[in-house]
Amino acid sequence: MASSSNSLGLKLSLKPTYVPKTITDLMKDLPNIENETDKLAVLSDYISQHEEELNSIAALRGQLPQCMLLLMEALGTLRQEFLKIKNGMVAGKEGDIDMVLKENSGMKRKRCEKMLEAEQVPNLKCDFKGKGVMMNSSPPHHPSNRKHPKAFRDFVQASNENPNSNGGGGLNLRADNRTLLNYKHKPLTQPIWKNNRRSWSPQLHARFVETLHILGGMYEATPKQIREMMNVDGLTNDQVKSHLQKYRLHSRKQQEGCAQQVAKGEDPWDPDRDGGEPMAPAN
DNA sequence: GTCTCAATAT
DNA sequence: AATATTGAGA
Repeated sequence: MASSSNSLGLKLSLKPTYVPKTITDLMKDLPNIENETDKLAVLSDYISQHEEELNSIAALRGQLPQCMLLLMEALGTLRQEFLKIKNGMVAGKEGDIDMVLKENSGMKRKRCEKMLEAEQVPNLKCDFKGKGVMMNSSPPHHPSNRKHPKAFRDFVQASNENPNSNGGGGLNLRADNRTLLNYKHKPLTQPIWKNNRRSWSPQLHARFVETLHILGGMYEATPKQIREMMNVDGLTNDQVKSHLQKYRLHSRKQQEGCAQQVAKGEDPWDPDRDGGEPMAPAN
């Protein structure tokens, strides 16, 4: 993972454990990602990053024509790959692409709808309807209401500690300003806890999945390791644990479903559709 | 009424 | 750390 792009000092390399790969590296690694949906998630993440960069240097296109060109080329490649995978899935089984899209648009698509009027995540819109926008919004964690006093305390604490930290945690740096600007602030019509509930945006999930793979798969990686490696601001062990639990659960369900009809990866969560590391900790 | 999600309890 | 339970929302 010692990526050469890291030495370029790109601002993309925000976290030591989430080093941007070169396109070549990414393409090489892609097959190692266990299911199509996760591939799409990772790809879309990269696409977003490149779009942001492209946007950033757009002002300098006079001075950096080659940069622009390279970026655009990279974007083209990424998008092509994205479409290829996506279409493959559609071909595989039509009904499921919807799930995929839903998944990647953040499961709470409805919740985003208001924001989506202003949705700017540019070319991905056609693919991931609601992606990206939410990342910058939700503060760290959701105090469940079960224990009101604690919930309240947590909320206050969270507010104090992370006034502007985000649900997408750390990833916010990746969100482009346009998105931020156009993001029509969350109407505070929602219950307060909801605003503080960790939302696993597609990007965050992609990062989670990547980290998972780096750590040897979902049965190898521990929540703590994952959390540390993800290095997302405000992300807690419990949140990772919960997400990991869901991830495993979904995978299992998927596997059982698939065991009968040996079909292709259909579940957005399915982590072991193609030879990744199945249930057994192959390592 | 059922399902999913994320938090929390065990 | 793994699993079960809870409570909210769709």
